[in-house]
Amino acid sequence: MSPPTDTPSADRELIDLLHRRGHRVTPQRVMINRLLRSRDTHLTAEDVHASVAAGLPGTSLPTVYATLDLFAELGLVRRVRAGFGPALYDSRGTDHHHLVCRVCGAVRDVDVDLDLSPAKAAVETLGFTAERVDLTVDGVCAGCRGTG
Amino acid sequence: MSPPTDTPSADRELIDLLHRRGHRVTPQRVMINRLLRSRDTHLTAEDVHASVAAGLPGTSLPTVYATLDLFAELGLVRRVRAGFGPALYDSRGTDHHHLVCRVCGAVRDVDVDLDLSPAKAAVETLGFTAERVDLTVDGVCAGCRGTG
DNA sequence: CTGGATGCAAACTCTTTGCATGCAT
DNA sequence: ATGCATGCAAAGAGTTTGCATCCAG
Repeated sequence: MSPPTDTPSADRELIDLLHRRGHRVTPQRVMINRLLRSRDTHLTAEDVHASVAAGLPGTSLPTVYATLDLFAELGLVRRVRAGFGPALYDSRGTDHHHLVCRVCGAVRDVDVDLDLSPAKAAVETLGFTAERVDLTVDGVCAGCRGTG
Repeated sequence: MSPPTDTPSADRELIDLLHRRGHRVTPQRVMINRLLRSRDTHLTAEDVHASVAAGLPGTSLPTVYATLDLFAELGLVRRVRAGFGPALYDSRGTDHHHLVCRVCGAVRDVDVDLDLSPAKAAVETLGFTAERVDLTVDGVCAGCRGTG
């Protein structure tokens, strides 16, 4: 049960990035970064808080939010508002899209390869600078299918 | 300044639909439907409440939410969670996508034609029943471009 | 040392719920 | 008459803010 990510290198990358951007390196930031790198699921701020507070007692929820905001700004995570409920934080690897069950709220990744450049192009025509394209498919998952 | 929509026919369609689905026809529902049909922008529940309460005093915000939920279920509106802030209700005409400025939060429509069937297909492979595909482009609008 | 980062509590926004009343059917 | 829909108030979930303290640089 060793962590699936190379912790030291994840730490190093974070530390360099923080220094480069003039931010401080704090235990909370390091721990949150490790957690994000070690899971490939989407996490809520609550999830992050619960996991991090276990190893770093006294870590507060507001700090988790602040850190996740910072990480989003640094491009380390994507904040995804899928369906109802809390926002999800996605430690972004490759670009992928999301699948949301409107019954149980479950969120899954979709790895289909779509050409979204027409959308970006159309958007730039409007004087808009496109930074990110999110595709969300809403529907009903297999498990909730029979439930009604 | 006559309303851009044919009010009587919008009323009729709503009334038929409500009856067909076993729902009651109430003044609130009729008014909210008219409002949605007469505007082509995205409205928040607050917006709807303010406009409807003007013509139908005493209409409450919870009723607006309940009505918008019902309309969403009936396919009359799409609820769009774009960026931060309150949900937007989109009186759906043709399928289109959304553009969100992360600075000012403005939401615009994008009418680009994309082939999203690969996404739907991929999703069905996972046992998921796709009901709707939302594409959101995040970025910075022309107005906020210089601001920083 | 100095100011950015944190913890705690409290505020805030948006949305939903409970319950008595009212009106569409 | 029957019970779905409503209004009001109050609760609830998720997130943000204010301020004193703390620690990374």
